[in-house]
Amino acid sequence: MLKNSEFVSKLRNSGLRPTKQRLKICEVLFNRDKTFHFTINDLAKNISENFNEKISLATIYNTIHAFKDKGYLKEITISSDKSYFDTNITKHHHFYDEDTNLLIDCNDNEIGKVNIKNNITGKKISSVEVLVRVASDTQNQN
Amino acid sequence: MLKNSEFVSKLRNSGLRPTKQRLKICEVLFNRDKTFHFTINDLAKNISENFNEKISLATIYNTIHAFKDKGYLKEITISSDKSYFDTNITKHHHFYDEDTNLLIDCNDNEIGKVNIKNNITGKKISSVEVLVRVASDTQNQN
DNA sequence: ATTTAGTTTAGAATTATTATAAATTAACAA
DNA sequence: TTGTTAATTTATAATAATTCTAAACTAAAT
Repeated sequence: MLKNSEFVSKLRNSGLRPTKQRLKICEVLFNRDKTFHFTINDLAKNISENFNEKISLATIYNTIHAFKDKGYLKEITISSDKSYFDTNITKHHHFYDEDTNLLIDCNDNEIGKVNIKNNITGKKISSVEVLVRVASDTQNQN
Repeated sequence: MLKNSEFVSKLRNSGLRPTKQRLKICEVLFNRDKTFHFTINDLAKNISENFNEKISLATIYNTIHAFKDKGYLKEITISSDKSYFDTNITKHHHFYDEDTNLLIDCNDNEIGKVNIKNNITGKKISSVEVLVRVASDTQNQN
């Protein structure tokens, strides 16, 4: 549960003015007990259905991208046509359920630390992400 | 270096007839010493520039997707707007160089085995993929 | 050879995302 | 406050990537 002033600083830190629309987006994203995963489409639908406001897609894209660039959101891309954002910005990995198309956060009880023995010379690691795809036993496996 | 008959069986196994266009695609993809990464665009350009043939995008998409579904190609998705295919279909992980936008295969000397301690109940693991993003030290990190 | 069903193709349709430009609004200085 | 400036919102247009369509073509099987 974050307060309005916290939304304002998230926006300011991302180089954005706190407008009515952006504060509404913050409320939907960050005014929760638990983090969650969403697509741009989910978010747009959520706002237009649950609040009787319509924020234009351009505004949604621009706000989400600024948050992503600033690190207030993480993007998890499953395939060229499925991309999710995660409000959990701590280092963690994911299960992806191919039956339900749902992402599930992992913690250290589920996936041990990834051991990177050698990195590319002259480069710094900016992130390490593991994606474990799962499906029901009866499903076709690749 | 694969022979024509091997391309034919790859195609047949993928439920596709071996046509002139598809065999050309096979040649470009599989008639090599080393595996490689490509985008659909790369592939289309490659074919139209290096051979003076033009295979329609529809055919390229259809063939690549059939190969992917059958497991003759792997897809590695970097972000919603960058997706690569890999002709290396063995289990392996990737570095992604954010400076050059290049994917680099990892082997076990670089990334140790990922330890999955607990899986989702009732589900089977279909793949485990690690993506390590790297960038030059001076680069902006998220 | 003939037939049948799968394939190729250009171009249309669709989808996701980004750009545009006019109307609106936040910020700030007077 | 109020007025000015610059950022923002918005609907819509533009772009890009992918999929669909239907007519012409081709492989496979009589």
